[in-house]
Amino acid sequence: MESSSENLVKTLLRNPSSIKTKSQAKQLHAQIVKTRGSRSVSLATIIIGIYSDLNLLKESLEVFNNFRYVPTKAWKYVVRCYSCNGYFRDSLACFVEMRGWGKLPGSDVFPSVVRACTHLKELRVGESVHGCVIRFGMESDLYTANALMNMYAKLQVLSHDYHVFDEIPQSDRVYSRRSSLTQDSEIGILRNELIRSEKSHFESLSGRRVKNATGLDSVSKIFQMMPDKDVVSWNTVIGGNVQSGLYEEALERLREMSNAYLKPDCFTLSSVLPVFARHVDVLKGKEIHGYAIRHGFDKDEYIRSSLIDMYATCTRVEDSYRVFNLLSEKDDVSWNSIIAGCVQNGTFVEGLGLFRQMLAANVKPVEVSFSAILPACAHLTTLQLGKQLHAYIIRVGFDQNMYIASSLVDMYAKCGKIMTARWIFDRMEIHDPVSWTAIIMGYALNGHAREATILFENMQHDKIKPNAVAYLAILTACSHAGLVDEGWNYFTSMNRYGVSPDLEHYASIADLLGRAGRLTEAYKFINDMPIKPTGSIWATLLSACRVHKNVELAEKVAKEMSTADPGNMGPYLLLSNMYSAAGRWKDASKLRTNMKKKGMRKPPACSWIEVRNQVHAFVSGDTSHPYYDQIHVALRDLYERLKQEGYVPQISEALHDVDEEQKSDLLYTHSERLAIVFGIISTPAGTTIRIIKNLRVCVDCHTAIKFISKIMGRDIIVRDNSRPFQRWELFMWRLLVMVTMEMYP
DNA sequence: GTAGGGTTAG
Repeated sequence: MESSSENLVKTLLRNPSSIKTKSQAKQLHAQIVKTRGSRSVSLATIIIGIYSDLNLLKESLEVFNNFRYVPTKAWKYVVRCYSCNGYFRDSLACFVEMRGWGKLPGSDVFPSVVRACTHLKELRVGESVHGCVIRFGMESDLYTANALMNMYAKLQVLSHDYHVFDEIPQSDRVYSRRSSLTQDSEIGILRNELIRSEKSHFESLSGRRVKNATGLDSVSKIFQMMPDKDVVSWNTVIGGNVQSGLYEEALERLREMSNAYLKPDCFTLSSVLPVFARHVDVLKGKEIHGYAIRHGFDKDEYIRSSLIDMYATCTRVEDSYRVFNLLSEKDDVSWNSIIAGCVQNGTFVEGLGLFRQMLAANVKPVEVSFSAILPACAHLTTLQLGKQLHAYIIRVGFDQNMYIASSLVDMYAKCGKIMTARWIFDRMEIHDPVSWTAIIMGYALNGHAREATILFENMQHDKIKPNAVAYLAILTACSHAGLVDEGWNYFTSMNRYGVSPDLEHYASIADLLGRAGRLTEAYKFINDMPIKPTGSIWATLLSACRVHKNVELAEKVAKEMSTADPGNMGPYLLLSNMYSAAGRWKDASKLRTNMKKKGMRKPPACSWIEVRNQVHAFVSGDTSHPYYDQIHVALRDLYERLKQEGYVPQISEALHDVDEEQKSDLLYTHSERLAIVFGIISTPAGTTIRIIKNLRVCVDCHTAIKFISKIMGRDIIVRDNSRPFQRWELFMWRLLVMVTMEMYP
């Protein structure tokens, strides 16, 4: 017995890789200690190698700590094991200590050390390690070079993105949010030690500091110098290009890769799929999908979520759904992909439904889930749901996430809660162009142009250059407040900042001039634009003509508009309204007959209201709502009280040439009134009523709502397609009340 | 040693 087990031990020691499990490793270790004691350095080194290969950190460290004099191999095993177990700081510390003992590192330890630097986002330490790699002639090692490319691809892109913090020392930058100060100073010491010992070698050997390189220079340089490249090398360089937005380069590398007779794998495909998504090239995307199916990669969860995203970005949400529904196991990423796909394509209610399904499926929402779903609350003005999400976000500590904070600012602003939006904005640690734009646009939409211009200036003091969207926000602010000169100045200053105005900026200026009643100027401006005017830009001017009752110009503009956009009946509707308002009934009816001949029909007016986490839709004259009878009774009562208060229906803008009685009947079946009355009868007294409507609120509804607000003592906010916010307000803004989230028990 | 999902756009 004794000798046979001794033989086995000998066999195993000659061939340590045959040990496959923890218990086998421990048995062997115990047998050796029993028969030969624990003195032998060479045996201990073999054992630590076995433990480290099995990723057993605790066991490796037990052996490691018993060495009086640690052999080089043992150092390497422990550095690697720390890194593999996610203890990146310890891995680096161990590496520094190993170097301090004069031990020579090799291709067996560099990949783990570089990986540690990548995870710790320590570019400068990584550069020093790179210096060390060059010093020991390891730069042509496949695994080491792959790891280095990965590090530069990830960290150099990062340091470009966050140029805002350039003055802040790097240690603060990387760790300020996540780690304690002690860890910072530890890594600082580590970094200094490494940099002191390796920097000069690195600089002299590589000829220049990699830090000064731009974009993917370092990655390409390493890639070109590699004597052997495998699929991972190609994937890393392709992925790096994609992440830096260099899509053409990524595709070129993909072609080169096939020329080198290397077949794309799961990693390659999920890296290049976003390229076709960004290019909105669904045909190429489908080719990749087909390739994935042929090679059996379509079972891969990374590929699937990339496919969901690709189809959604190409506005093919149905195809996203198809891929999503085929998933047997749906993880948070696939849920987030489909939710984001819906929201980005404007199907907000579906997005919310999927979000609820995700929770019901016990998939925990992560940061991305919230930044994906919050825009849906913003667009639907579902403030209650938005607040519940916000409460949850605060509870789990996601509130300092840039994406989430910006979406919250936008959501509160779109729900008319501009003070809350500001409160969140002011409490953000850092502001980026998006968060600035969200708050500026928030003030613009809520009609506070002055505050918007102040913030626009503050943004520039914060060294953030306004981009096209920021300009759109400030132009919107000016046009809503009638600040013609200011708006014009902002518009002309765009080129100074290297932002070339696009159609939306021109539209904003046309709107600005039109609202201010400078109609002829606006007409000339649109005609002189360097971009071909679209139907929608003419529509802006046309509605200005209506407001300023200029029928002659309106006729001209309507003509231009129907040439630019023949299918659109907007110009006909507006013009016919204007004829009616001017009492030119014949012209109005002629126009309407023309429309009918062309087969044009007005889209149904629709209003939405959120009550107890449910969105209720009302179509003009619609009787299908389950509470329609109650709504109708309440509407009649309300109508009586409105009349007592002095409300007189203003029917001059009504579309139909019918008698007065019929007109007022038509008017009080308008969808927004149905929604408002439903809101009144189904919410407690004093609750703010928030409505969204797909068409413009008519003048009579505007007046009626003012009366309703007064009689019922309610704030009423209506967002329609011409002015996002019109409010009939009785109370001051209330402070944000945190609502406990019903959906998260 | 490699890969997927997120914020602003009257």
